[in-house]
Amino acid sequence: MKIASWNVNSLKVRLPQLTQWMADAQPDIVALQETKLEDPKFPVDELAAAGYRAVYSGQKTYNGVAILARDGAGEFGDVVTDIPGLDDPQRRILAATVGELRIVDLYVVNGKAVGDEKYAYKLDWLAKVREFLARELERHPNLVVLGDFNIAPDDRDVYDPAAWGEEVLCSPPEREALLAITGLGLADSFRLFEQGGEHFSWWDYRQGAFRRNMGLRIDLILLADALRPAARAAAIDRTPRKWERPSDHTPVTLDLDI
DNA sequence: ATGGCTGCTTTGAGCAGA
Repeated sequence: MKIASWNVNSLKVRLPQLTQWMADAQPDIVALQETKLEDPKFPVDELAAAGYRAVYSGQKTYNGVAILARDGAGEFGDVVTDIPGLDDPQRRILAATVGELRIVDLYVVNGKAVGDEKYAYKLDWLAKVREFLARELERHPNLVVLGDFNIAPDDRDVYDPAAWGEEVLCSPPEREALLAITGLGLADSFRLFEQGGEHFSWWDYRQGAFRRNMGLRIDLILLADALRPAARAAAIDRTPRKWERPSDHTPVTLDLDI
């Protein structure tokens, strides 16, 4: 079973790249972020033609999340788009059961800058999500939490830690909020396999950042303790970032022996 | 310090992203 997460930065623009990548990489489950599509405009038919079913929670212009499951990966169940204590019009959360797995897709708030009101919203959002995930884990031990976390877990995940310092995406309160989530028993699966730096999932569109590998690792797949023995490989697939008109993020994947 | 790309928007210059 191969699980993937990709911030596509507009599914309307990136649909051909998504279907191409799925044909090449053959993932069983794909979590998408920044679809930027209202639900009636979600490309259900095109994805069905590619062999995937979908659940989605979108809005116009901003945000938007979706979970795709290959035909045969299991039925969708218990879909959640809103969590207790978070009355939020922004479509950033989508949870669904797929076969034996519980999947939670997150598009974490960017936060703009430390001290900005959006930064306060980010920290509050993360605290509410942590409470939600704690309850999810009680009911669903086979939990996978994945998405665009908009937090670089530590300095290995930053191309120039000195330059980034304690700016947004790297600030101690954000990293502590992420640790509070992983501390529930949700491992950053990439680090089960790779300890080094220079592995990034996002690169700025400007200044040739991708070519120079000036990026951040902010797209994560967190794996519950119960699934850890099944983890076989984690990877960041840089191929789509090399294509014409790419998303600024590239897909991250996890192979599970289930 | 600024803007640098890209996608989006009651089509346009401005916002948001990270």
